[in-house]
Amino acid sequence: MKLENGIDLDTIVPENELEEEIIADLKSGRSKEVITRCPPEPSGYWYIGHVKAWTINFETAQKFGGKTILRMDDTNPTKEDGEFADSYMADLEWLGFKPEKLVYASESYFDDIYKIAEKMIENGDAYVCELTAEEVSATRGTLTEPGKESPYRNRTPEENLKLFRQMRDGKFPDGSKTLRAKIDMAHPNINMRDPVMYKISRQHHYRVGDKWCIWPQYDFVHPMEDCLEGTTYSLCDKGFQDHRVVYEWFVQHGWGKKYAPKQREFSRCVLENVLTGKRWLKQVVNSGLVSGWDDPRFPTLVGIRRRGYTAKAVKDFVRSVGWGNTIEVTVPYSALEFYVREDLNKIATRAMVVLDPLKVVITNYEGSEEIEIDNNPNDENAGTHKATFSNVIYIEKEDFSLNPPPKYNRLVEGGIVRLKGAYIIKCNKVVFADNGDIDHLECEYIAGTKSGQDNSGIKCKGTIHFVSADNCFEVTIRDFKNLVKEEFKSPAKALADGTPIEEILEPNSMTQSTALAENFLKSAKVEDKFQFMRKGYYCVDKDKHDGHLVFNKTISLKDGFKPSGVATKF
RNA sequence: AGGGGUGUAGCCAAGCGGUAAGGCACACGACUUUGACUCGUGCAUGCGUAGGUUCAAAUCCUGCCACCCCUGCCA
Repeated sequence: MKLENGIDLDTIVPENELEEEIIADLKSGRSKEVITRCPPEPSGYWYIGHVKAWTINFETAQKFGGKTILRMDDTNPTKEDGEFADSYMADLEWLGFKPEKLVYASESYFDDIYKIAEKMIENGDAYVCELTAEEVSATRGTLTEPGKESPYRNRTPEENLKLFRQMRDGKFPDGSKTLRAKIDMAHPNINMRDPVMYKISRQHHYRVGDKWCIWPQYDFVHPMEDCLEGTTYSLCDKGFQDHRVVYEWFVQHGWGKKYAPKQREFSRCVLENVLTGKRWLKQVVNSGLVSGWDDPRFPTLVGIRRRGYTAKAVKDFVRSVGWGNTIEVTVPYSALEFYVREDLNKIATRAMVVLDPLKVVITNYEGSEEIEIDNNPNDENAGTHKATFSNVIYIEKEDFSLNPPPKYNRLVEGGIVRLKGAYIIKCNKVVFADNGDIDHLECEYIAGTKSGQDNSGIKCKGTIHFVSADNCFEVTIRDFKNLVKEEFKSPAKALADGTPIEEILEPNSMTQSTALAENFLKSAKVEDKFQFMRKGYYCVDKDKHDGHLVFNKTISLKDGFKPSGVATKF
């Protein structure tokens, strides 16, 4: 069966129950198309967790040739402000999602929603209640006992309408009255016990200013927004499962048309060892422990982006987690890291950078020569770049050992090692400084072993990276540890149990050092991603440090080196 | 008898009456001019539990158990 937009339904393979339901709805004619919405409340930055919601909403629509509307759910003037809308647009663009349009609920829907409320009053579905917040709470009942009906519940529609209009016109003080839905105070689902539809609150709103002193509440406003903009599937997390009946009640009583959106819920995705919650993150920002909301250690989208994570990696990750059956799913951080490495391996340009240099003098070589390095050995189209080999080079301190552990196949005294892209060298002498540290190594290169033209037949088990003294420059490296200590798998729970936040956070989660990078990296731009061979993935930060380029360590390479036996100090 | 939801490996997760997919993690191997990548192998006689129906049950039925969410004029 073909849809009007050209999508052939019979070729679509459903990946979860929702998609099966959508296909059935489309086939039966209940829905003509798929319209979803992305409804952030503009009150904070987005986290990795949001990506799941947006991916599901955008990609479900995409799959059926439908569209997704970005809707600022700005119905609460006390929490919201304008600074976030721009950041959401940037995040969405980074993620590669294109909303059909951007709407502000406050501007686009409040008038219509007000009219719906009046209509509901006329129909006897809503009433003005004069109970205080405390009284509403006290009469709501408990989990096991029914609530009590409000004494104002049975006013006539005429009275209610008059009062409601007076509420709107600012005739009553804040909190003195509410508009409530007339549902069922004895309903076993507490959300159905006459939920508040409008409250009175004289707050300046960042977009609609002082136009309103009454504000619609979530249970009422959300389904109405969905109806007004034609959403067919309102996909939210399982935290709203208990609100589905309320949603459906309002769709029926407030909207009442046969074209009705459906609310469906997926599970929230939580990562181990990741701190979320605006309140806590804000505290961390204010404490100066991190540089801001876009600190590379932060789980905000702006943070992980600065860290060097890719949108593809994050989306692949949330897709791998799936729709979910439980209210919340907790996934080890390594599950995300897998997708980060997977993507970076494909796209990151290889380069040689020595993080902790040890000087090596090639005693039987003079001058310098060009060598060629693959930009990405796994991608034939990635090309190559030039580096040099010369008589003075630097290797990693850890790539030389006076006292090697078993299976150590890097450089040792009297041993050989291949320099990536260049020659095999042999270590003849270790030169010590006065303090007993190694000052430098004296090595000889073995002629005829140059990369790509080696016919020496020499077998060399190790290959190490290096930079040549005449082809390197200093850069700053920032290395990060997880903000949260390893033992706190669920920082949210620890915090809830009263653990002080200082105890949860890693004290020195960022270290900064200087490294020697091959000159090729001089032209690197902010957000460019590299693999520093044998070390890890790094990306260029927006900061400069002492005039140096700054590289953030995104993630290390996997390290399969496991020396058997006990490794002594090396 | 408040209501709602969920139990499949260390973590996600498919499965919808025909004999337990897949991914992460882990462990070994192979390959390797990145100890990366890639490739191979292993990893639940078992699906919360006890019964029942059936030739056949993770799937159907009954009872029990465990865990999560819900008492904002937040979203």
